[in-house]
Amino acid sequence: MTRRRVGNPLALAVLGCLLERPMHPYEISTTLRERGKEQSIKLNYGSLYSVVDSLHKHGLIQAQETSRDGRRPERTVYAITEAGQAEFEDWLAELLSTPTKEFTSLEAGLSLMPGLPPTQVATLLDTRAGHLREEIDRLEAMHAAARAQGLHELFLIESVYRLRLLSAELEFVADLARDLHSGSMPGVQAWQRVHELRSQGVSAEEIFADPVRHLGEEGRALLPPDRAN
Amino acid sequence: MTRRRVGNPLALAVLGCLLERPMHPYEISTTLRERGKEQSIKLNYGSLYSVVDSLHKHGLIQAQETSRDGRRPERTVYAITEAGQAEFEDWLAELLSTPTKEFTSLEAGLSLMPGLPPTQVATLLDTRAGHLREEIDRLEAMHAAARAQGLHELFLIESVYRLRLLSAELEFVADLARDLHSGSMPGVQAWQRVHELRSQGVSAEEIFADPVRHLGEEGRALLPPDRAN
DNA sequence: ACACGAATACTCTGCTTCGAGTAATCGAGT
DNA sequence: ACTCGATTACTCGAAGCAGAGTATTCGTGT
Repeated sequence: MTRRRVGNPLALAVLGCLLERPMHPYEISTTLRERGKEQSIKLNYGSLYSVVDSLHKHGLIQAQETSRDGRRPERTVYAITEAGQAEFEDWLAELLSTPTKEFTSLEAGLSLMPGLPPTQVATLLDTRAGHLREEIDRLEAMHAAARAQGLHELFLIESVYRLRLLSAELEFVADLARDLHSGSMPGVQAWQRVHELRSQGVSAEEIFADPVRHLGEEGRALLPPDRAN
Repeated sequence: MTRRRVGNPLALAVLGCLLERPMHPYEISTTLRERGKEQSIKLNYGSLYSVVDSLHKHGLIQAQETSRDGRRPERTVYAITEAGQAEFEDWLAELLSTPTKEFTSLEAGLSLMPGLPPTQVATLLDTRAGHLREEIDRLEAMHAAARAQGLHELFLIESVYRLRLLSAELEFVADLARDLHSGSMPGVQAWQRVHELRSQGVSAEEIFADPVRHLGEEGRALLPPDRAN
């Protein structure tokens, strides 16, 4: 598979617009904005113009006319090419059919969470849960309003998807916060203890050199597998 | 709030490593890899070294010693500074407590999905559902193996989170595929019709100029709100 | 004894991305 | 008539990021 010539999903949105009719870049940006696509696809001017250049360079779109109105900056109108149509269909199909690993910031945070004491993490997650509830309420209100206007589900589909993900995240975060607060989760005691020792000036190296001595039996889990007798 | 001096989450992972003890960049990379952090935080050499430079420039880490072994490239060992520790804690707290909008590729795909005919989209989503099931099975098997080794939940937490998100995605995708296949969803008929007309050479502009004529009553939903009598 | 692949430890270059900046015109009010 | 903010339409430069490339040494087998 030849790697996609232009990588930014914004390029796909550009092709999608030009499928309807030729436009100039600024018009594309306002069209995407009007239709609420900027909720789903990151749009900023810098990227837009460089993405358009790149599509042009690769023959996926072609310049139709450049006109200038008075002394205003000139506008170049682009049309999609056949290659561009093929690319659009192929790319969109791939996007829909093939999951790709995406790195979320919560996943990053979770993987480094031992860097803060468990009680603090629990509180931070409570805060997050609150934010998530607000966002979920906002989206649900929006959907209710849209449906009341007679707009059907299909036009909200990206947003419905987002709502599902947010709900899953909320459930996970609330559960984890609860388990951390209760202190009943295996390993949390040792984790807490590490932070107490460190705040007393014991270095991380020292603790990990002999975790069982510093942390008790729970520390055994911190030993590398080959030393875990 | 002064925007974060270094943005890449990899920088946070670097600070997290140096919190334990001073290391040189390559050692940081292998440490992260060993601990499976590269599953949660994108790691590549180019970024690593530029991120380390940037942390250094901003006084969050400091060079301790540069040694060269024979004729090998010299290694610079870095230690975290107090500013770096503060940044680590603050940043990690923010990551855990504050959801940020993230643009996923499926969301992009969904928002442009009218660009393909509904039956094709349904099939593509079936394919995605298959991939998702495989990935979910892989993760579940991994978790079972890890638990059998006596490793507790906390060490798998990022992965448990991922599993929850994947399950939510699968549920959504499978539901949507079903609804599209059945053709019972409001709007799908019109969507299908648009693609039939277009394959007969009718332009998108023409269809959208008078959707009710081309698509029947279902087309009314495509009119801009001000013209929707 | 030495050959060859894996591991060590970066460096370099070119593309992308971001966000601020620019500069003209339009429209609504005073 | 004029001013002031919004809209139109890009441009620019600095920074970030990806990934291939490079050079050395270690280890393992034959």
